[in-house]
Amino acid sequence: MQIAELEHRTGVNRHTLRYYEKAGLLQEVVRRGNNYRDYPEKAVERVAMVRQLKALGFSLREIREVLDALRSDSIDCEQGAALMAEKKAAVDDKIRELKQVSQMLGAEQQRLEASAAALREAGRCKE
Amino acid sequence: MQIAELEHRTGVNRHTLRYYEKAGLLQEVVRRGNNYRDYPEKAVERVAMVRQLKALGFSLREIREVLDALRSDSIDCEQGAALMAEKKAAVDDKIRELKQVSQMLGAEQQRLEASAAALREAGRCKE
DNA sequence: CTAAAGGGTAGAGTATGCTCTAAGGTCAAC
DNA sequence: GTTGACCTTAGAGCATACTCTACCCTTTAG
Repeated sequence: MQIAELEHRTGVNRHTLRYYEKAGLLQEVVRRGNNYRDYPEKAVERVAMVRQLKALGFSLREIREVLDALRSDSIDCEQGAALMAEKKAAVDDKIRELKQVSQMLGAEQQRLEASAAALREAGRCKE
Repeated sequence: MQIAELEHRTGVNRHTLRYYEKAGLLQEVVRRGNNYRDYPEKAVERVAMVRQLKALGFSLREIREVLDALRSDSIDCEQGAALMAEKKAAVDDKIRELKQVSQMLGAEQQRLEASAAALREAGRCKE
């Protein structure tokens, strides 16, 4: 497919798609005779994955490392497995920390709700 | 305490500390007669929190919103509670997505480990 | 054949979040 | 009173990740 279709199907700006390609995130792009890019179906999924990982706080560099290992045709298996383990550990750490933040936010929410209820007729917050 | 001590105790560059203050992340800083900043003990904890949230993928803008609500002396209680609920929901979404990523990485790790084991004497990966 | 739509590259511009430099004021010790 | 270690501000510089502009080529429809 051409870049306009990939842009439309992923919602990602064509300039950004070319930028991702330069950054090594989309390696399966071929050129046709007219020098136009020709993306395979898989590219839609791959771009979606890049965007998801990005939203979760990974840098493009980290995303490329993971994608490279997932392709796993140039890298050594044990090395790839180790990288996956390392990235998984980082993700699991992040999950643990986020759970703490979630708990903290929940507690704060309840505190504020209690204050709000207690002051429902008194007026403003600030006990 | 002076900026050097806060810098030392948090490990955060003094330029960054001043940058955070300008960005509204440290509002409890007072000035002494000589115009030097005077940070309260609490600042150490607050800076740590900023760094933690940052590492988890929050922008400084988002962090400020949460910290502002936590201070909760200018904001309405119900409004604050709603903001907390909203941020908590976002964090919980992030946790769910990260769990999926963790699972995916774990599966890939196992696949690569299996390949590595199968080929322990055959030589390189790439079945 | 030509106009419009789509593609290509190079490179400039923007936002965020630092990080550092320059120029200068303050303070404690000698 | 001067040295050196501290502090101040303003603003430059840098990395990342886009986002857009300028300019030119290709394809398709009339």
